[in-house]
Amino acid sequence: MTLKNVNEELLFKLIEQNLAALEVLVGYNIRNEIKLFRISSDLIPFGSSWANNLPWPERYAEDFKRIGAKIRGSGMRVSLHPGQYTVLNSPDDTVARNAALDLDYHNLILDLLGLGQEHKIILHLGGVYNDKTAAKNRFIERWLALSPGVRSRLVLENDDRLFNISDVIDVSCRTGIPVVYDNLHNKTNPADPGVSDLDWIRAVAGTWQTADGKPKIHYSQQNPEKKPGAHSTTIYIDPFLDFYKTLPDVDIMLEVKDKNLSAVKCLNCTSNRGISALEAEWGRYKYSILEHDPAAYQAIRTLLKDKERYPAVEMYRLIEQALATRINVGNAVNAAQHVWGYFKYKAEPAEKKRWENALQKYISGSATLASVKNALQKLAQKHEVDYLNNGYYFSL
DNA sequence: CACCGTCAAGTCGCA
DNA sequence: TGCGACTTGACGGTG
Repeated sequence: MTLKNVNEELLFKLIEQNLAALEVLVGYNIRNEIKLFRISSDLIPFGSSWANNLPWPERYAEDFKRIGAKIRGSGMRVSLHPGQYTVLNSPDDTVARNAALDLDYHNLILDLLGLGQEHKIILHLGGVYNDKTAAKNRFIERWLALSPGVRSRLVLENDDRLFNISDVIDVSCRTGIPVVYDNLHNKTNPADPGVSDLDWIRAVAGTWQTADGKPKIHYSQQNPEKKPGAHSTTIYIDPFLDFYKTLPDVDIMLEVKDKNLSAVKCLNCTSNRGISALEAEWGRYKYSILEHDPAAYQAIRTLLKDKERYPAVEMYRLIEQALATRINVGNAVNAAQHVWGYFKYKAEPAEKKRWENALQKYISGSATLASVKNALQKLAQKHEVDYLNNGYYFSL
């Protein structure tokens, strides 16, 4: 929906879909023991804009309550991150007022969910406007005028080009606002190249009071193929563990393109969740691994045979290595045929014919692998093959 | 089906 | 002075 086609009916429909999706996500997190979750600011379309003046807080109060109870009941901690366009310290009063309204909207979501002040709203300091000192002072003035609810939940994060971690700590010292340290932002916008991640994390841990909950950090890795500051597709396990093993007790939010996949990976590698957890994870990755690298596929199968061990890190190393290997036609066809095995006896003659055509066209170079996988995904959805639908073969 | 532009927000920096 | 980049994911149009 855009500003041009805003209408009541569509707004209500989208809000209902988004709340239903949020509830599914929360359920996924509970099943996977993911205890930290960022709720999308887009949960309510135009949530803080004049374009949406519907009584959604009242109308969906029960849904919020129910979802919030699941969050609280599972010990999950959520956060909201207003976008880079929410600029509280703008010299333009309209911009600043819109920012305050946007913070109110984010705070309202947490209130409706019935969550406490350890569930945070994460913000950057804003713009510099050629005078960093004045810009910081203006942030503090505006912060003082925010509602007590917003202020109790607001935390500040160092950004990737304007306000570094020293700037943020400075403002924190003058306001008491807790600080989230972002390691990748500190790489592209360092306050002091001589100070390590760990030193900064120790420095900001003290900005969190008991009521704010455990200190929280953002962790991400550089995408080697993209510009400095761009997030990696996945969290590579070895550098993560090198970082993790030095840390004090903090909550770690991953910023990464593959989202839950990396969250589950890091959880599986930092505590023993039992060999069955690894087997379940392997089931989700296996056909992707097979199409990239059959040798890695065999190696992981062998690795998981010993039920006394918990070889999580070794498994993910092999997965990362395999996914970095280029797919060739032979391996892709082999993996696709494995998946086709699920439908061999279920498919109708027309479906079988379509599959055979898609595969032949791919082999002869006149169609993409995506079209082959698409045909398989349609079958998996139609026949409700959970094992495939919950796996990553169609999305990696 | 791949690719690109658009939308929304606000600021910065380069031409 | 003006415009592209930054960010996000969905969606629409083109080839």
